[in-house]
Amino acid sequence: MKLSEAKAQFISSWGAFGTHWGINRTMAQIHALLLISPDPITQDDIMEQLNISRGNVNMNTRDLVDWGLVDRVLIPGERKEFFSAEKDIWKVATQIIKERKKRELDPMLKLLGQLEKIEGDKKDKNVKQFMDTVGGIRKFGGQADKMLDVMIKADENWFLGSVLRFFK
Amino acid sequence: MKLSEAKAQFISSWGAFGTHWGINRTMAQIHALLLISPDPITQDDIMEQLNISRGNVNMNTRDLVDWGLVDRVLIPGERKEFFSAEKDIWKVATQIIKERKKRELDPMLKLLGQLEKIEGDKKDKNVKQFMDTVGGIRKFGGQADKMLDVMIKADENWFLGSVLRFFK
DNA sequence: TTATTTTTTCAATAAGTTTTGAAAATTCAA
DNA sequence: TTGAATTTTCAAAACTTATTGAAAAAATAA
Repeated sequence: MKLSEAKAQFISSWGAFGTHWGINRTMAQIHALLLISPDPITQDDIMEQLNISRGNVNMNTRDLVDWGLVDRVLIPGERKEFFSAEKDIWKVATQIIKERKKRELDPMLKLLGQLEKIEGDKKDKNVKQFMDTVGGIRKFGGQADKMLDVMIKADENWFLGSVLRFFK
Repeated sequence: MKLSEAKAQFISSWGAFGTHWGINRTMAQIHALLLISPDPITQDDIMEQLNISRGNVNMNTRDLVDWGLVDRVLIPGERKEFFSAEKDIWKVATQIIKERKKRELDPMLKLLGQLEKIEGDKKDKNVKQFMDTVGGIRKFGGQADKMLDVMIKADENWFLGSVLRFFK
């Protein structure tokens, strides 16, 4: 397989993969392109390589920067702005976990805490099931939350060394 | 807060939450409704409580059954089919992990393995960056894959006891 | 069997999301 | 300053996905 073919496949699959993870196809494709680009590239490079409009590139690179996955890079003597992705996949993963935890898990846990404060007869099986379900999810979510916090703070070697070895 | 209000909030939030996890809103809402229903309920119950069409309920309950999150239950003397959700949140989580691993992670790892077999000069920085990126993702994905396998096989007490304690 | 209830399917439509492209805003060299 | 290069914005259009509802199929009782 040639590099050009492999590149195209990687970009396309990473895009499809992204859609399962709450990231839109184009954003994931731009991310993929940046991950395999040895040097920073411009909006025009991205437009050309992925055949997408300027507006689209602009919006999605902005989102990638917001997610902390991509940096704007200034190259001395160049008028245009360049973009470059974090290449260390461990850092990419922890950054995604951090953002999703903040955007999704934390608000959900907060809501569940409120929902547990319902008034009602605990002998009513509807009330009981509701409280058991919400309580169970909150407890589980709380554990996951703690685990992710430690993971985010950990560095790759410590994590892979100590924890993954635990999983044989 | 009254039960009816809390129920409505729970269903609506679980639906919104689901959309971030590759599950469509309605499917997640039906799942939420089943999670808080102490007894099995019918298609008509779901239609009425969520205000959605029969076809929609039918398709989404089928998907929930395919995901292994919901069971069809036959109640003696009843003509209609009833549905009931697995209530143990640990089982729900491992079931989702299992399915998503099968549907997403495994095919991705397979593809990455193929992409590493590209022909080309490793001194070319484009080739080098491509191989480093793909190799790095594959290695990381492989570790995650192993970890998830162990988690799927583990039972809750073992997992929470041994692993989460590790995370202080 | 036939009639009735229940479930499933799927084409049409609605709703939601992404993309475009041109205009406006910004940046920067001269 | 001015004007060319570059980036940003956003309404309209294109595309994608979800939902409806009525007809067909399947299941069951009589």
